[in-house]
Amino acid sequence: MKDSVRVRIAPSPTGFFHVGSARTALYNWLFARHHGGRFILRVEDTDVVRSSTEMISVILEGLKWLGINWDEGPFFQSERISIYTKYVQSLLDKEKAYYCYCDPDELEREKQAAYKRKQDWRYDRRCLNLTPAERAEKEKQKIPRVVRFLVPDEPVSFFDIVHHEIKREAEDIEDLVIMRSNGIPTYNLACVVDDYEMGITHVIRAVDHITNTPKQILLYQALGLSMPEYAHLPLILGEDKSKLSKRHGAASLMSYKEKGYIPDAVLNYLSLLGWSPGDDREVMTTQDIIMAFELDRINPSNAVFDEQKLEWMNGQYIYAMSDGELCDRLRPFIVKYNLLDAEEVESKKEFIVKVCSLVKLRMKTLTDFKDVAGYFFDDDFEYEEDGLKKHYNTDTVKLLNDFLSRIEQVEGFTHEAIEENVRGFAETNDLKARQIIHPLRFAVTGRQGGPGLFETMELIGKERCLTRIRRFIDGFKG
RNA sequence: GGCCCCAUCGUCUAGUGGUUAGGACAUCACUCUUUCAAGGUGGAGACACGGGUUCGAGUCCCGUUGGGGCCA
Repeated sequence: MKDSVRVRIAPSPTGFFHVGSARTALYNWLFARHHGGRFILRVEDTDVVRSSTEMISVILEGLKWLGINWDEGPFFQSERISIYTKYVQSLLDKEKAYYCYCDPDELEREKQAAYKRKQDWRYDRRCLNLTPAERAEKEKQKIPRVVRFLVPDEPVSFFDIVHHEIKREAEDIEDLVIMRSNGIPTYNLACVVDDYEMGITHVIRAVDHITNTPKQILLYQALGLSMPEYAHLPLILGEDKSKLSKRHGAASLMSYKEKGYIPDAVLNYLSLLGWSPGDDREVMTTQDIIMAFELDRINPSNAVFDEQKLEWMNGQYIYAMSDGELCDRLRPFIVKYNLLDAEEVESKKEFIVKVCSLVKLRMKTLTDFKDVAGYFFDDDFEYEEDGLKKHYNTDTVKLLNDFLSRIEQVEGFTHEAIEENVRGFAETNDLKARQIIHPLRFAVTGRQGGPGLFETMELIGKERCLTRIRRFIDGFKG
């Protein structure tokens, strides 16, 4: 079995790629890669109104960003309608399905009315028991008809790898529509046919589909097809513990790309949402995750998406990255924030790499770069409010003015030389080093915190540092 | 309304009948440092409740409560 694993994801194009879908894709992919199997991509686009090539490309883009590659597909359900029709016909032929002429709007009204009265509602098979004459009349009137599956009168049970034994009584399953009046199959039918035809061995999907599974199993049986194994994944929840959705604002995978997350970190975090390797490892390479991944280690309970932890993990990835790689990943953000234009990003690469080495430890996301390193690029930075209160006074300005004449003389503006001068200045003026360091940092960067001051000044360069100190002093006079 | 799923620190989780209930994020304190951050050390923090089964239950069973999901 091991080398013949075939799994799939079957997203429906909704205009964005949900992190829940991404997690489902990831688990399928991890399972396939762990077992050396095949991972198949199938697009459930039969709901034609909503689909567009653009929406589909969003999915492909999301998978590619995470580094989840697929072995087969994408296949499109919309191109396979004739296949489904064939299966539906075979059910009709075997009298395991029947035409239903009921008005869907009317049925919907009945159902809503029942729910309002706090009653259950299920289709009552009124069209199953139509006399031939009644049927002929409906046909003659060309009333739209759907095909309903005739649910057998026996309980269904199956084994779920995550949830174990699951049972459902026949009376709790209504005769589901398997083909709409427009000839488009419904989800359950298309899913069964595709999974069978594509040789899917394991259906790994979110638990909100678990109620569909008994229906699908009945379809497999009626069609006489072999069944896959099932594993239903817990849901990803928002802060409020309801299923993560658009209104949570953080449900789109690609929003994390925009927010400066590293795909490997997101993959790592997502892999841990509902699964764990069984030991204390958390920051893991994708390769390690693949090796450790097992379906029976999936936790059945739903998980709240914790962006703080994701942020922490992303910081770990950024810190572990080489300065050069970080610089490469930062490129679009540097341009976006107008720190440099696209050409300068290339010509000043060496400089950026050095900045990276200084600020890397202070970044959780790539977007933090603007905040944490902006002053290396922008001479016209704003001063921090609190720092201004602390340092913008006669004493400090005088101190900096005194220091200015000393630092102007420095030959070879290296961090060693700067440090020597700063400390020497402090000593001759009977000051603690920090009494000059803090104001100096503030004048040069506008910040109260940051990387080592001497390295920072060296990188900014003598002329720019002097200009900044003068600007600070002159601003006070003016 | 019916059916289904779930239940260990605030959050993610380990635990598979005998543990001082472990780790991570977040949080607090201390430490390191020119500062911020990172790091280090330490603290606080959980088995929803009630019944069984058992010598013994976070772990097995039942119920309650709570949360979640599905119903072309």
